[in-house]
Amino acid sequence: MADLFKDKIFIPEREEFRPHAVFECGQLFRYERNDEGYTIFSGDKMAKVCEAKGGYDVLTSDPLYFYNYLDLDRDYEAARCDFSKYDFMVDPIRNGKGIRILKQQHFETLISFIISANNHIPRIKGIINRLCEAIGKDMGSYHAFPTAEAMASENVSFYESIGAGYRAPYLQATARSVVDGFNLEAIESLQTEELTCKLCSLLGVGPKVADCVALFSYSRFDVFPVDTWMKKVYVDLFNKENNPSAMRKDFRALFGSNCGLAQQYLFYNKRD
DNA sequence: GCCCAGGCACATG
DNA sequence: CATGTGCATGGG
Repeated sequence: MADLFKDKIFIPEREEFRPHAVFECGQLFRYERNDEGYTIFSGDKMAKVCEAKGGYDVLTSDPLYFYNYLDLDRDYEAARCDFSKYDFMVDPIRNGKGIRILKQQHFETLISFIISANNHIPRIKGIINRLCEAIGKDMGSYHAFPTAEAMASENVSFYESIGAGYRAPYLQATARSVVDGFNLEAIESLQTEELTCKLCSLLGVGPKVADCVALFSYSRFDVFPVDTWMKKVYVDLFNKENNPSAMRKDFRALFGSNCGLAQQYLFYNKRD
């Protein structure tokens, strides 16, 4: 188990935790890689993750927040269930060892994955960075992710100006919905199916984006986000094409209630 | 230049 | 319910 201190967390080597696998597996878009390790941002908070003797240090003014954020309480070996009974999972699990599913803030995750639709990861990062720089609170050395209020008060042309393209109206409308009472905290109590269904009522949120938000922000491991990469995996596996909902169903049947974690190993492995 | 990206909204059978 | 189409942008 990781150790909590006043200004840092120490994660011993025996824990399944590998910065590259956690931060560069497509769940997080606000991070920087540098000589010391990674600097990561969540909401208005920041942490530095660097190698230390016998493990990793997470340097931050809010260790409790990042202990939860990094999902350090979960036993990932147990969470993997019996995935390795499938030959095609052996390599993805080995390559992806050290992956953890982050508990990101709801609004930030929602907006980030609306931006992610039909987009490249480097571009997604760029749009989100410009968004934060423009209207996120100045925290000194960085900018916070903007609040729903700040986003709702911008017009569509602002979102076009930061490169959001045709997603510009979705961002404006969804921020507006949140300000007008779509309660991202209250839906925490919903069952996964109802949760994703509710999220899909927001403009710019379809099944895939809803699954990503459910997985990366609400810790719902029983979803399986189907993107272009999972389509490739599906074709390799079943030797046929299919529609996204059928693929989601088939993958769910393969992996069971923690299928979202299996998806992350496959995604990380496919994209590496 | 071309292809494509962690898809979605919307229109039509 | 299912399938088809347009979509802004820029990294590789």
